[in-house]
Amino acid sequence: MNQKNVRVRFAPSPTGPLHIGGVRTALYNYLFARKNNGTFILRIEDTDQTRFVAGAEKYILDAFRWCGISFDEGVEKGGKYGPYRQSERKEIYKDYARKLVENGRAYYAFDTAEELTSLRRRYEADKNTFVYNAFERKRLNNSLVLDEEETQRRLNSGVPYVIRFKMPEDELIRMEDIIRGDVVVNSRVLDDKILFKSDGMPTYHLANVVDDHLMEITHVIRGEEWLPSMPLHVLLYEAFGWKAPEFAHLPLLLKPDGKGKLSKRDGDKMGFPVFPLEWTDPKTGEKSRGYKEDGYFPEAFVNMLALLGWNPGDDRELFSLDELTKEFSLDRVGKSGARFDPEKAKWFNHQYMLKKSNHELATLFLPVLNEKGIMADIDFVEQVVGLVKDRAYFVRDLWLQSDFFFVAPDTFDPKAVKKRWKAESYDQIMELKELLAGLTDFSSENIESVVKQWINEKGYGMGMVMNAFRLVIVGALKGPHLFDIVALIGQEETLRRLEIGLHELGRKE
RNA sequence: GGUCCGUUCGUCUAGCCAGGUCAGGACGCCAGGUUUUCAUCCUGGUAACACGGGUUCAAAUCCCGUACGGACUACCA
Repeated sequence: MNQKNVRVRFAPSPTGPLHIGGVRTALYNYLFARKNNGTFILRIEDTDQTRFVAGAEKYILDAFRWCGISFDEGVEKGGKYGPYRQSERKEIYKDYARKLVENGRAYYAFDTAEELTSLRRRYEADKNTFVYNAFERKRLNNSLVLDEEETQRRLNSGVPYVIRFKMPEDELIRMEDIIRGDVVVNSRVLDDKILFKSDGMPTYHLANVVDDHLMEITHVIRGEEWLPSMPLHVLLYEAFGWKAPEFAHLPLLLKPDGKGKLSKRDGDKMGFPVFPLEWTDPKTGEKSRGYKEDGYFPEAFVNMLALLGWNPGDDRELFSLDELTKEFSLDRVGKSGARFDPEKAKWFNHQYMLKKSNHELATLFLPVLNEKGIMADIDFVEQVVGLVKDRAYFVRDLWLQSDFFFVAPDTFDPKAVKKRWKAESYDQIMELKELLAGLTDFSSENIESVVKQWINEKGYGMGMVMNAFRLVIVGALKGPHLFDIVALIGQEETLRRLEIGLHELGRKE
């Protein structure tokens, strides 16, 4: 069926940490590649030397490792289409840019950045916009107006120059986007984009087209912010005489307040992380939260992200990466931007919490306990986790739900005391203590039947006794099945807590 | 300003391409139930086709316009 081996790439710029929008783009590329038995490539687009940020590339690699997204080719991994870092492919681009000059589709321009800036300012003052296009280029400083000799002289003299694409004056560009369908733009409204910068580096436009062609990319799946560049890219393929890949422009991830696309700078101010991993800015030292550090499971993070813009067409919402791989299709990617809901993200994490085995959860919980100075046996922790995991959203919540398993309460919730420690409570708990002291079978089931029988025989109020009992054991009116708690902490500890409780709470008149 | 893209419950969305269902699900929220407590859980409820025209027996669905939102408009990606 597949005429050609699918090859897709994710091509981030190492200018800082990758935010969740970028992760989602990569995820969709990954899923598309896997679904079609294709190849997924990681290419680093570091053609802007001024924006290079130390550690960013490593961050990107680490983030994908955490997510479980793997590459077949690329930086770190290698492959026969390398190198995969554009700065290491520098030499390639100039020749291609020159080819376009030779075939008349591009030209040299000698205007300085300062000249252009002041030109723009002048236009702006007259409420106009300066555009370096077919109408303006005739009166600017480039090889289209200079004669060949002068152009050659300047080139040889070493003055800075750029290479610009010669945008057709008036041509209808018809394009097809997998997600959006037909898109038509007139070249008249486009400008002569710089392809090759005066610093010897290509711009994104040139580099991405050349590399996608050289790396035999079949599908370009990227964010919607690139949609306005699609005509230029399509024209570039045509100018080179190359077959263009198919394009799919993904809807944007929006800020939760509904204003604009999510950006790196939104940081923590929204109250949730925008990055997969924590990031410390190497210049300012400023820290940004990450999903990992906030306690999200990578499976939950990926699942949540996948559903932001894609859906399986039915009611299912929980998908492992493998399941997503089987189900994913670009046909089912929506067109409109998605704002994501931190509440739903929590819910996803809770779902994965429930799926985890007690052993796995206990292993994750143990370090949290150690931090609190608690050394507990893994078997014991597993049992505790089994009792409380359905009330937790994150591993760290486990502590709040289970602290009383590890340490006896040192205070008793005053509101609960007022409500549940009544005049008869002291004597009843005293009696209960004697009862429990006499038990040889301290299993949850046995304690429950013995205690309930005793309550019934004495004609005590079930709620009266049980709430007082819970108050003394837990310190508050919370927690799982009380008989499970006492069975787990054991007879000795239970009696000790009853003793302490009686002493602390005393007889109420 | 210009170009392009978009618009179904508060949020994520199904339904649209191949017009005909009380417009479905999930999160949240509210209520009830289960429970000795809290939470979970279960049941129920709340709530949407941006607006205006047109085509048609029939429009969320097709067409046009308007409004609103967004992206882009660098020798950044």
